[in-house]
Amino acid sequence: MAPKSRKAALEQQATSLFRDKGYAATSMRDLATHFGVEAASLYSHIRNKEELLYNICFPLAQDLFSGLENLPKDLSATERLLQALISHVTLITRSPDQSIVFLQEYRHLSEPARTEFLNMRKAYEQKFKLIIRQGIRSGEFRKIDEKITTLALLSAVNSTPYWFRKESGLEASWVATLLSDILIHGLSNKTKSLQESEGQVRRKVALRKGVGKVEKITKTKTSTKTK
Amino acid sequence: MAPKSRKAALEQQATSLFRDKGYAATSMRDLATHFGVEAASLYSHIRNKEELLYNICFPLAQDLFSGLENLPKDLSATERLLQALISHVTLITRSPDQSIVFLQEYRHLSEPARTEFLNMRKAYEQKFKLIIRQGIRSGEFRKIDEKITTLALLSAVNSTPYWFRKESGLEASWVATLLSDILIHGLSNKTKSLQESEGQVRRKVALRKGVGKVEKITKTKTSTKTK
DNA sequence: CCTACCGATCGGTAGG
DNA sequence: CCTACCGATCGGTAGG
Repeated sequence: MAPKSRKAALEQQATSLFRDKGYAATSMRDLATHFGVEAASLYSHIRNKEELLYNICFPLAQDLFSGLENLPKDLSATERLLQALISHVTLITRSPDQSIVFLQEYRHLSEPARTEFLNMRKAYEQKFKLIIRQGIRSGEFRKIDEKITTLALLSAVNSTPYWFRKESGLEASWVATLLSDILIHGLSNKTKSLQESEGQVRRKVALRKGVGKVEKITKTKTSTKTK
Repeated sequence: MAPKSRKAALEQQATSLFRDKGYAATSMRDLATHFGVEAASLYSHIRNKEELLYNICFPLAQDLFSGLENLPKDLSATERLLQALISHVTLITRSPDQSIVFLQEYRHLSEPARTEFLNMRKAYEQKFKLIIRQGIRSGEFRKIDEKITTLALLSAVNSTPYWFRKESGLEASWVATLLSDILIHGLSNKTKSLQESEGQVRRKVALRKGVGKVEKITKTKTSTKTK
């Protein structure tokens, strides 16, 4: 809503249609009709159809990448993973439709954009993999398969745009924290030993508070945590 | 390989193309060329393009559904979840391309097939959600959000067709067990209390066996922990 | 942003 | 399984 420019409004409309019907099945006439102009008029704002897809995929890719680069350097793997996931989930839930197009339609980019995109994704996954590795080396994480774990983990958090709605009152950071908690501690209710690892006791208590059903979050929430 | 009928071979070729280019971006002429005939000849095997998509999506949907219905009835939630995930991962890794089309292209089905498909998926997710709920009630699982957990969990396992290759020597049941282990026990290396919950000790030992890196499985692994 | 229009390609049919 | 062909629609351009 409240798009800055006409072009931004057009990209927003394209995002919505690409999300619903897919890039290939969305025609410029579809788009024009929803935008309220004739098909030929679209080309006063854009050069071609693919430019729309490009402008949906790459800014988000860039934002996600930057999000990881801006993480504090002196964290434990557990904390790094949490922060990385919060960054990721915050960004993709901020624009769910854009994220879904980003996740599903990038392959319709022509070369060399497509390869460039895949390289960014690979590098991004690599950063997560390194956090996992760091956690295994430090003894924070068990000796799980790094690659499989990384992909399963990213896949799990990438499901958020499909069900996350801002109107539900959920906060992205809360969702990220909840997912991190599941991924790090598992579903199991086994009693953990009293010896909690370094300095994560406060974090953990806070995590537990945010774990219940949706309706309860406005009460205590996770904000009680850091202070 | 070794397709029973010409029609089956055509569906296999269609699966491969739909997987690589998407349903909408794959033309009947593409398909015909790869299949080695003229476009018009395809219609002696099929009624229309959508029939191909239908025959890719629905049999797999049916198989997945049956997989859950055939689970033994007297299991703990932890065991049920493991069995359900093994069934799921085994089926989708058996035909990775078909699974990817199933996951990504079903939306191009026309009505009423599309709605029928979505209803099956909903019911399928519901069955997983019930296992989670059962686990929470029995105290096996922590009080996590059922819906979010279910979707994140299915999303995590649905990433397998994207990287799983039979030639890698991995076994589907091993992958399923590994993913279950991550989801149930988490990444964390926190020492668990000695009081393991009812009768799962043997299973757990078995799980741990499948946890290390691929090459190292037979050596020591995480099993050093519990004792 | 419009009218008018382009060559290419789409899914599919007729008839053998 | 082929040749021949269909009406519809595609992304995009010319020219105003």
